[in-house]
Amino acid sequence: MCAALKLFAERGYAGACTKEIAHEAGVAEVTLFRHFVSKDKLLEEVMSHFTFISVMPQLLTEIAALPCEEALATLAGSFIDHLALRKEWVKIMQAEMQRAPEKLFTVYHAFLDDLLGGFVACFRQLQKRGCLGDFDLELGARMFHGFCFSYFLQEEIQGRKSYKFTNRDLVIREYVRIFLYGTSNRCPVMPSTT
Amino acid sequence: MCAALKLFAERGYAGACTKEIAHEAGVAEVTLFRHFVSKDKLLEEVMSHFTFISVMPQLLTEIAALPCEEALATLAGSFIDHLALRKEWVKIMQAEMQRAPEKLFTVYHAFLDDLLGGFVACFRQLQKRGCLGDFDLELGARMFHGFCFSYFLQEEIQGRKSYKFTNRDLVIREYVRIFLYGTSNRCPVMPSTT
DNA sequence: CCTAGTTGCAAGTACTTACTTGCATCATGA
DNA sequence: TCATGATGCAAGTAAGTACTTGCAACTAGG
Repeated sequence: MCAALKLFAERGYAGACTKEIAHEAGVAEVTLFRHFVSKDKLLEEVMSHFTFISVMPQLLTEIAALPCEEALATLAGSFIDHLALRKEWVKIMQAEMQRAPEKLFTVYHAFLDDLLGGFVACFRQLQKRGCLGDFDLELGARMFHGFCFSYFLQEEIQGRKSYKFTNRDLVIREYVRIFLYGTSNRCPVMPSTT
Repeated sequence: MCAALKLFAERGYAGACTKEIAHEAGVAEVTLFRHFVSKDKLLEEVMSHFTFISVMPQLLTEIAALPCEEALATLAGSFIDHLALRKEWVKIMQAEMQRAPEKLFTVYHAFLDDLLGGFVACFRQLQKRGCLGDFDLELGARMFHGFCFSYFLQEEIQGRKSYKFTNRDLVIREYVRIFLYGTSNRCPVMPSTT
């Protein structure tokens, strides 16, 4: 299944052939077909086997003691780490979600729902502690997810190298700061005031 | 070339076959090979034919007269519109960038560089007018690009439907507001002050 | 030792794929 | 009118694809 994950990610579902997957796994092609009836089933099994498990509950307790900015930075960092560990899974999802059986589609959307729900829960916790402004949590979660995911995409998948700042923590820290300031409703809109 | 663009986007490079592309275009398969020597060359030609052209210069003049928040919202909106118009191109890029000839890779990165440069120029213009805070412009551009692109991905490509807010302008407006507040360095960090 | 289950090997099937070739058809422009 | 170039059709090639089958070798448990 690791071999399949790797090759599906590298060449796409249509581009990866069963012969090569079997070779990568160090078994005969026929063995592969005896275990996973067909290539389709193989993809399905691989993608559900390596599915994300929700780390949100654990994260919520983890950040409970941290100051707000640290908490958000930890949240973003953990999310990106998590994605990076499941790089291949994400890659396959991105590429095959729409042409593959609807199963993948729903799996991915369930994952996203869970994730955004977790972000919202995090924000709510911080709001209760009084260190996060009053804003629409769903919209905030979408934006938060947006710049984190996009950062991951560029760094881990598209291999962008031409940036001034390459230190991940620094970049995340800055994003989080902007997000935190931006959602704090005590900010004046225009610098003209005062 | 439109037919090829469409089918490559729908089924991926490996998944789209020349026979079908020709049929979609309403010509014989042999005609296709007489025009574009091989399938590889066809992909290359398609991707360079539909390349983005930089709209930044035009945008810069367009937003010159707008108040800051409007300007950023227009910038984000135009960017997302632009992506939506080239949906298929982006899809193919995302999927094929890494396995396709290095040409695609460099084309895409050049596009990103140009885009981020445009964002930076926009921000600088707004800074000169004194309505945008003092922050690292490259980092800001990366973040701005991040949440815009991610919004586009989810709306146009992944087909997310389960959100509370579906009005694009409203969402963008909120993102932009958070970004604008967040980068305004006159904001107090913690609500505790004052 | 014997049986059952797992694996590999070799060969093969039926189909698809990118790409080619030869020939006939047709429109255009000189 | 004639030549040129683009097109379609039909057939074919060579390779690759997912997937199957039969048989022999091996391993592990009773």
